[in-house]
Amino acid sequence: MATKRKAYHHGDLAAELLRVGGELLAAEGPEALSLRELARRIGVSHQAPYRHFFDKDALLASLAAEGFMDLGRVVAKAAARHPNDSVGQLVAAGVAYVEQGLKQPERYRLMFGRQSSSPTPNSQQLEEESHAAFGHLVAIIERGQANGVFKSGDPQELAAAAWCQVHGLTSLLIDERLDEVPAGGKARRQFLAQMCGHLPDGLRRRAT
Amino acid sequence: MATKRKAYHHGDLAAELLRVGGELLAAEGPEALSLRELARRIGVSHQAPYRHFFDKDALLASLAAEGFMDLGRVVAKAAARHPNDSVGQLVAAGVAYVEQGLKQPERYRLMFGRQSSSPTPNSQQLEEESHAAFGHLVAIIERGQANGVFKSGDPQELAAAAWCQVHGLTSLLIDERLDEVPAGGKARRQFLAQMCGHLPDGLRRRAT
DNA sequence: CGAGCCAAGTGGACACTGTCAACATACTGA
DNA sequence: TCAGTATGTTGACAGTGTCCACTTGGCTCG
Repeated sequence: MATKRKAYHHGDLAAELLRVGGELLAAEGPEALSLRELARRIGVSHQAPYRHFFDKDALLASLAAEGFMDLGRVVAKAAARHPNDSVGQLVAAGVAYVEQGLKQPERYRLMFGRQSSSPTPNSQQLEEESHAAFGHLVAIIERGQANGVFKSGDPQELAAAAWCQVHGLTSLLIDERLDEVPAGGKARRQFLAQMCGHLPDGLRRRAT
Repeated sequence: MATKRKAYHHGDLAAELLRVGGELLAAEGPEALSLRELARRIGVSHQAPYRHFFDKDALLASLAAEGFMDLGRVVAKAAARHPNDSVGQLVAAGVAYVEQGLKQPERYRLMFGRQSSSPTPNSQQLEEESHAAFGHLVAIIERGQANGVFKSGDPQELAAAAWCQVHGLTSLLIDERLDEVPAGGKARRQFLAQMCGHLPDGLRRRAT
């Protein structure tokens, strides 16, 4: 996708760079990912990647865009499992979001790390994927407002608030900033559901 | 603080490193901050910093710890302006948190970036400052629970939920991931208050 | 079918980085 | 006064991203 045609000398190096780059990213983190090491692993010269990506930043932007695609897919699928239940959709989407982030922590870090200053085609692709993923969230809010479940207001802003909640949770969990988090699969999911539920439920005590 | 005594050759290089390091951090970001450039600006050799910090990571950890100190101070001061109003405290603390983060975006990025793998005295100091800042938040929640304003539950967990909200908001604003954010001082503060209010107010429509 | 063009890949160089090692200096306390 | 030690310096090394000139190979078109 990053470039065109089929296969010349190597056979779609661009795809290979993204594949092995993803592995290296997961293993070492964005900071430690080196273009030369990447080229070495694939078995090409240290300059070959520059035929397919303008920059190191451009490659990283493409890897980040992949992450946003996955994130959007996972969130949409989770929300689809709760038809006619806007709160359930929002919580399920939140839990799925966090779990996806925790499944690929280094990629998530990359996705929300520094943006490359000069815009390349790859960074533009990143922006598009990011906005698309956010769109799923807005859609959930809008449906909930139409059903009278969520309070009125700019759906973009309410969606932004929800995003802040799950993004904050994801980042803090990845950076191990939150103590006393259950490790196991089921207990953790319950914990995540509770954390994601605080926003729609409200922190304030309601009149009983 | 990082080392001891008064002044030898240079005159408290450790403090100077943190000072100029802070400037360089604000100007260039954590990734671009280079030890050699730092030493060059101060006018010492490229090895001098190693007499005061074990590592580059150790210096960065100290800079991050400073950030957590500032953050804790600002949050506590903001909360103190709203006695006998737990919701007001929480919102004010949140707004102050975000504004402080936006005032020093690069430092905030550093504070929540990758942790250095091997623990140094400086990274331990970072952890302590971070926990202290979080403590202010827990205290607000606990007072609110005692007053019957907040629902019952583990105050640590409720505080964590609030932290997720404001941390997510801060990160997304710093990375310019949220559109349509008012720029001006007063309008922005109002926007922040609204965003920070969604958690205590709840997203769900209440029975009127 | 063959010539030529251009995408794809190579190897060398440069400036820069963090850090190790050996050395020089200046302050301190006995 | 003098040794010890905290502080600072110089040189080196491996590693990085990227510029540059070069080669290679497959496709296109006359």
